[in-house]
Amino acid sequence: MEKQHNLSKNQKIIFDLIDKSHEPLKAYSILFNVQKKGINAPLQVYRALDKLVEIGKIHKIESRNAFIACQNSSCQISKATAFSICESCEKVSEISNTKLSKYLSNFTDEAGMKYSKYNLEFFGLCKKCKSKE
Amino acid sequence: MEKQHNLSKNQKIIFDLIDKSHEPLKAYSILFNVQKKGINAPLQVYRALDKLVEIGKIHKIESRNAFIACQNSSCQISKATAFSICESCEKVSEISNTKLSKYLSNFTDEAGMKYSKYNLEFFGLCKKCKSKE
DNA sequence: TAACACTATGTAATAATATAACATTTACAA
DNA sequence: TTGTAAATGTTATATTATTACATAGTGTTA
Repeated sequence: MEKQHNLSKNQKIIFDLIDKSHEPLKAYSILFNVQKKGINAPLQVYRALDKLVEIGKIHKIESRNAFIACQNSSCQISKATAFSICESCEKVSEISNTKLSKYLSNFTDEAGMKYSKYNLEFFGLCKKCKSKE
Repeated sequence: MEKQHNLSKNQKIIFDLIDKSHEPLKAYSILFNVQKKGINAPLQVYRALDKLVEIGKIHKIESRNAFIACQNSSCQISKATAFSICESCEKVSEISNTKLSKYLSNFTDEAGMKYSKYNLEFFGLCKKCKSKE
């Protein structure tokens, strides 16, 4: 059984916003959207984001400085993440592919090191944008 | 034969600095270090960095907002990159592993899409830091 | 060479992203 | 009920990156 994380007030407000969004959200866009709920300062947003990332409820898309809700119930806390990013429309999807995650978790580098944590971002055109070319 | 990119003055200054460094450099740390060479403004640094990334002479470590020289002559322009990052000492190494790059280049997602570009960052402890635990 | 396009440079201002420091409050287990 | 960790609130500031505009160099080709 996964550990239950009871989100605090600010964490819940911010998670709900990200979870409802169909695109990655940036910190200051989140801030703008939650000001009516009493969250006024960047730090309040960043603190909630940090916690939500830590417990695996959201992921940061590093190349975009943006955050999306985890679409994969099994990656709570895992921090082994993979995404596809459309370079045209900026659509981002989380990839949950057992073979890929096994391959990467078992990958051993030249020095014989293994890494349980990783972040992989694929770039290309999504189906929709490809067909428009 | 690869296309020869003759670096411009600023590009060369900034590439040389990054290439000589044994750790990833951040843009403003680069700026500080090249001010004696007449590069005074952030934009001059960022423009050179953009170009150097574009032609594959350096890579951006997205999770660290820092730049390292390409350690792999074959990834000119390729933008299919993999790194290991030590979470303790912050040492970063570029991984050039043919099997890994083939695996990722051939990876097909649920929608049947392939991606020629990707960035993979592995996180863990380097050998040195692991032995100190 | 002149005209052109393209790349690079210089400079100032500002936007966007993220953290430091400090005071206070809440949740909850011992 | 008291101790402690987590969360909150607030102000200020640090860090990372881009916009806008003017100028200069490089290479091509008419």
